[in-house]
Amino acid sequence: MAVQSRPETHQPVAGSERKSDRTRERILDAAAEVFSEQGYSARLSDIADRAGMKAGSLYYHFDSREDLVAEILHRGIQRSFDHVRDAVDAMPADAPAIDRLATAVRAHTMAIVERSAYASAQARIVGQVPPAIAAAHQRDQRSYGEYWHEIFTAAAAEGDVAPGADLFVVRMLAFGAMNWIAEWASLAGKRSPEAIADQTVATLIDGIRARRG
Amino acid sequence: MAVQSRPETHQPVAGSERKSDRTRERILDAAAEVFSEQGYSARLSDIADRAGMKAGSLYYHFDSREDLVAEILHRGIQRSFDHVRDAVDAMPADAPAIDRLATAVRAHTMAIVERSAYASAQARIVGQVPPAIAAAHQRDQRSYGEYWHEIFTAAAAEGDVAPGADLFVVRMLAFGAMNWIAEWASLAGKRSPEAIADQTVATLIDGIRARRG
DNA sequence: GTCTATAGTGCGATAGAC
DNA sequence: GTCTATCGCACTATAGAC
Repeated sequence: MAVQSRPETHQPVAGSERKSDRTRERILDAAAEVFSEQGYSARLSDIADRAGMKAGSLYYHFDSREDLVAEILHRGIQRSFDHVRDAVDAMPADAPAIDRLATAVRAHTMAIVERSAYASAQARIVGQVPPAIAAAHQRDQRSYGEYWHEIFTAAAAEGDVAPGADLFVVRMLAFGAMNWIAEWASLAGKRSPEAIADQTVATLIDGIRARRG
Repeated sequence: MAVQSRPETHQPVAGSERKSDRTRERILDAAAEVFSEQGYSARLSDIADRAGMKAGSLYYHFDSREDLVAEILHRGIQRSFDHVRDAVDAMPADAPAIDRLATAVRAHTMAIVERSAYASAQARIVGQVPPAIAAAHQRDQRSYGEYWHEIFTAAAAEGDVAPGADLFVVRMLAFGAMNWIAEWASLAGKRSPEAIADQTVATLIDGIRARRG
């Protein structure tokens, strides 16, 4: 489970981390919140405010705004990945792949809507970052995409995916539907995260049309 | 059919438009292309280049970058609206609402993928514009959203929507899936616009899961 | 390690010649 | 109507005091 990611930790060193790095964590947490609320155009001064410091002080902990953004993206996809993988791994080993897919959709949606400001921020700004940052983020996106692709192909092999489906396009449609939630979730009124996740699973897996028989 | 929008025309005056406004149209066309390719962060100099002029010259035709963006958003949603409404209106009057919905999904997707740089630009940047522009865009979004909402409620009333569905959430999921295509369509390889639209209709209306019986 | 102050920069916007 | 030239601003990034 999630061997390549250790939430909140950069150093693979076990045990107590440096106290000076606590501040770095505080900044990252603040940045994740601000980016998830304001999108990529958020200013460093907004992030510094949220972290309880001045904008110039951020540069003791990060070399540039781009480095900070890159780390947010990395953590965001890792949070989603970890949450999805944990949920899928908790299923019975012989669960049908289409059920694993439904679980993955629910977990990814929950990560965005409720669990993680990093996941929400990643979903919201991944389409807005400049090419250099996007290129550096491709490794993470590819490994996460491959994880999803394997579930899709397994479900198709088990005969549970609509025949003739273009699995790449379907996956992109699903990510679009889920990631866009980061844009409108704040104005979804009284709807609970669970209700949104339930509806997302129902719509993507079984479609808008009523199933009969 | 599309009474409130006259593509390419601002003045409701009939007949020949001023020659001086041709340039304004050229700038808008250029801006739609540039925004659809680069997102909201595109520079005015990029737009001016595409239109064959210098950045400063744009200000003879527009008061500000925000005004230009607002017009792109307005035209983008109108192009989608017109295209969707024309396609739906071309159906038999007694067509089931769920079929009208499928037609609307196909038309909106085609507008983004192939028909209109304005529609593509609107889909791509609508989530990135600053609050002031977003607020001005809400009228357009609301009327387009209401059009869709009516189709959804009609389909539900006819018993063709999955029971218990939250139609607002479903609509937002559909828009997320469709609008996100503007981000990845350029790297979809050899897939035709029609193939992408077909898959979008199939996935949203009937879901990822194979239908049996 | 955080502050204040400021340098550097890129871009939107304006002025005036042509 | 479009150009060149430049202003002004906002924000990133740096320097040095504390």
